[in-house]
Amino acid sequence: MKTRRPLADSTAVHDQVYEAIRQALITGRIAPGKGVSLRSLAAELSVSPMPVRDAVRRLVAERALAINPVNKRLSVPSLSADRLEQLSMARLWVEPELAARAAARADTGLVRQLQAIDSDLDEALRLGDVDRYMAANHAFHFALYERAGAEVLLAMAGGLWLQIGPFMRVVFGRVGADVLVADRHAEAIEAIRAGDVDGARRAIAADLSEGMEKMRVAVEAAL
Amino acid sequence: MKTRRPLADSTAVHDQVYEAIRQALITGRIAPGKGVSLRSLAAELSVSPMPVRDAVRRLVAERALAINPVNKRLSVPSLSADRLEQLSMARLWVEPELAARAAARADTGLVRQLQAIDSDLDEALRLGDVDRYMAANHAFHFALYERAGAEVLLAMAGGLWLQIGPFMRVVFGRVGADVLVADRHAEAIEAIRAGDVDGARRAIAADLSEGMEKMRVAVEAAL
DNA sequence: TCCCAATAATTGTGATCACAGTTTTCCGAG
DNA sequence: CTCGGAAAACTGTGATCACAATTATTGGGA
Repeated sequence: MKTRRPLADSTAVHDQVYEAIRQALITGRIAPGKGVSLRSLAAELSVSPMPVRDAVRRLVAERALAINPVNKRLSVPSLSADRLEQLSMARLWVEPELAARAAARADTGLVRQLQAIDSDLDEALRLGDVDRYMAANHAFHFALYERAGAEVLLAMAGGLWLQIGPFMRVVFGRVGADVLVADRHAEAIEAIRAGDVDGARRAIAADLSEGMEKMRVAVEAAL
Repeated sequence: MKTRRPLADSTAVHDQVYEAIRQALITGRIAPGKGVSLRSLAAELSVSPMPVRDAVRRLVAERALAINPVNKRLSVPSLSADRLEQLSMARLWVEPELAARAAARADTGLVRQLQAIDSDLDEALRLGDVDRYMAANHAFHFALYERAGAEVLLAMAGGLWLQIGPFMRVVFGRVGADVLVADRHAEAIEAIRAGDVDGARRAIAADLSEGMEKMRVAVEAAL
């Protein structure tokens, strides 16, 4: 296919490829431990290997993909209890911090936005729609975090979510989405509405802590 | 130049390019805010644009290089007090944690290694050799952190150092290396030798805290 | 001296090919 | 049926070219 992209203001192909692989990783469409290749990904996405190469470099740098140091082949990082523990600790530091900063800068618009996302999340949960639940959960957290105005920390959080993505799918695959009903989102929203910075921090910390604990149990059972 | 790389066990060209640019960034040979280009970097390093492209993708993902979202041009991220504050907070969480974990797994070999690096560091300081000091300082911290056996956290720390690199050069450029004489390395070594995990955490936290405060002052003065 | 248009140089992006190393496939000997 | 080795397919890497877009330069009219 020799079609050329005519304009530059449109998002570059390698960015679309990045997003496609990222989603496939998070939603578990590419299983952890599985090997992938530039050309196979390119064929699957109907693009040339070139933009895939760019996207993959980025994902490797973000540790969402691993590269075998000896034969240089690509694979999805395997899940390990050790990795999960480190990712949990890191999330448990960064994300409550982002939540606290966001709470300090929140307004009624943010509160309404979070409420809307959370009700969408509840509906997805009620319907048992795992994909929609995961999307809504991601949307909730990052709508909040973005308000913190902390670019560096936000990027760290994004990288951690990307690495944790495959773990989440394992949990859902094992126990189903219904186990995750109990979240602390309402608690967080209430704290944000009240301008309670430290309450928002605690609510998000509790939300994460409980979620990660479920993952820990699921992973331990899976290994 | 059409010379082909004959072997695959040797490090790939794009890795060498990555390391070269990384070093140039950390040591401040490429000034913050300055624009760079694939072809100029390639010419400077006497390689084709291709491996540079790979290395740059990686550096952008690690936020050691920035990419203008409108004209897609590359530049070195500018220093800002806000960015420094976030990087400081992140380092102040990750690195003491790594130090603590390393202290729990330390042996006499590590202690000797750290002592050797630290005496090299002191000599560099005495000679006023900034490059050597920075290399030794990096070596000290990461010789310690690697012992933690925490790959995820170690990678986070590495990324943070890369982002903080340009800031360090500003400090040295302004005040000279002699200001940084007072570090907490001896304190940290002693804690590690004694198996005092929390002491190691505190020593590294103090070391970082003092260093970052100096950077903060320097950056504030520079802006 | 100043300013604006036209040209030239430079930029990131994508496609395609070449190459060497590794992995898989496959077929025939035992 | 099993095993081993040769051939084929596939892998990441690097070079080179094309293209559209942006930036720099230059020249001439006011």
